[in-house]
Amino acid sequence: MDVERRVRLNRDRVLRAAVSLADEIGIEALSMRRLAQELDVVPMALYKHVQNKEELLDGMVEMIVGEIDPPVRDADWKSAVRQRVLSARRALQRHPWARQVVESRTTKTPAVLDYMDSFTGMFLAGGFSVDLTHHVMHAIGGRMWGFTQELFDDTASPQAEPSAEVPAEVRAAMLEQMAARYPNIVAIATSMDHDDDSVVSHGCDDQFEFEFALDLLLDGFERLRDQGWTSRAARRGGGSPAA
Amino acid sequence: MDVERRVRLNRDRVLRAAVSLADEIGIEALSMRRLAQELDVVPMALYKHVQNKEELLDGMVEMIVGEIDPPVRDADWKSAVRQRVLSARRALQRHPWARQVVESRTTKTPAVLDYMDSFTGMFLAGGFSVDLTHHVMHAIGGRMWGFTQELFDDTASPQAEPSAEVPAEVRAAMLEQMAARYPNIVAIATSMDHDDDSVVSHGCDDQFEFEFALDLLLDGFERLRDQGWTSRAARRGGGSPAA
DNA sequence: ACCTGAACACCGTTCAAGT
DNA sequence: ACCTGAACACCGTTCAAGT
Repeated sequence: MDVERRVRLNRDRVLRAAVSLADEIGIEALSMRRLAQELDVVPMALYKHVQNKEELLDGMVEMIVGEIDPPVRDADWKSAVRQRVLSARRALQRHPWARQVVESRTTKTPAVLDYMDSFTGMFLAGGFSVDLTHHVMHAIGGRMWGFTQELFDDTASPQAEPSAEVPAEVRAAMLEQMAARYPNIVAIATSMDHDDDSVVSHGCDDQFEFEFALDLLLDGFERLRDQGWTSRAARRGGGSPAA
Repeated sequence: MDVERRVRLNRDRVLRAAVSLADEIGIEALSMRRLAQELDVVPMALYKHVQNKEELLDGMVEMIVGEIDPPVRDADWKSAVRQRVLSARRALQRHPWARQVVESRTTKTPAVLDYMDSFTGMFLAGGFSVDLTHHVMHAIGGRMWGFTQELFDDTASPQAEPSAEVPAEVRAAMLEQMAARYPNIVAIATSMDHDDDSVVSHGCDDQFEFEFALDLLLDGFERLRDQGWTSRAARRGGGSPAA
């Protein structure tokens, strides 16, 4: 009966299984018990390799951070930062739950600190003062992980299920009602593809939106650096950073 | 025995109680059962006024959104947006759990849509094209709710408990070790107050950081508007929005 | 050193019943 | 119309025990 001797559990196997199980069944369905079951092991066996569920989640984040490319060599700061952020974005996008989990983590593990430190270093190497780098890091915030704060969450199940049953005329009536109550939202939501060949609309190009905001920030950072911005002067002057 | 007849429950009372209970005990400790207990009622009594816990959370968000001031009248778009965002920030900051809950909501309730619609309207009224407004709304993202993506979460309990027991020399050694491994993080973290009179450091001025990023974006938006930016041209041109 | 089993103190939510 | 009670199918985690 001992023939099919189970492979020994270890931290790496646990984390790897957790990541792919979360990919499969979603993060809210990932429980210690469900994960144990997946590994053909009793729930408490996991606790030898991970102190508790929090540490499991921390470990899952470390796995993902490990997928982010190191900074490219011999590039100016701007394209180095840009490429790194886009690499982080690619890594995080492979796992639909990653964003939520990264944001929920309060303790920073070494792998995360490594990433942040080297990210910070790209600005310092690019001629940014320590002071400006500090504020720039705050401003870029979650974008260093490759995500924007979503306005409407496209990943989750939409408010109402897609067409399917709803007849076209009902949908039109719904849109009209929406447009009456929320004219501005409807205007920008349907703005896309208006002057384009595609007609179906409702496809926000997430990647475009992400790069739009990222480049806006990077350009702003550059301008401040070139102006010799300091927080001291900004505080004295009050108002806008670029003022 | 019926003398102290309980006040009738209603949706508003449930939501109000949920908000202040979350303020007290934290959002992760807020359960339907705990809330029921607070209202001197059996858990299932809540389900007459709220379909399930998700709807309870949606309702809590609506409560908070109700605290945001309407747009100021007779102001240019920039200061109108700015003041509104800062008002949202004040409202959300009254409830430590608000940020997390707002971000987790996937269905938008009417109150939330109202806020987003009127927020969008401030840009349109300010002479922004529908196209640019669309991207601008994405770029401002969570900042319309008054929060930045935090780098280090100051609200949660810090990694190690504050000094308390740790002797000064140990703390110094720890900092040295940190500085050896994460030189850039330590540099920007200790940059503050260097040329200032306060000495204790470690006080990031959250409000300053928030306004720094906000103004950077608002200035960027203005520049694009004045340039007659269109996403069409940007896509054709590739790269940076301000290019 | 690693895994197990039973138990504890919780969850959200159903269903059928009470007033 | 509103509230109750008991039950179901889950959680994360403890403790003491097994190999």
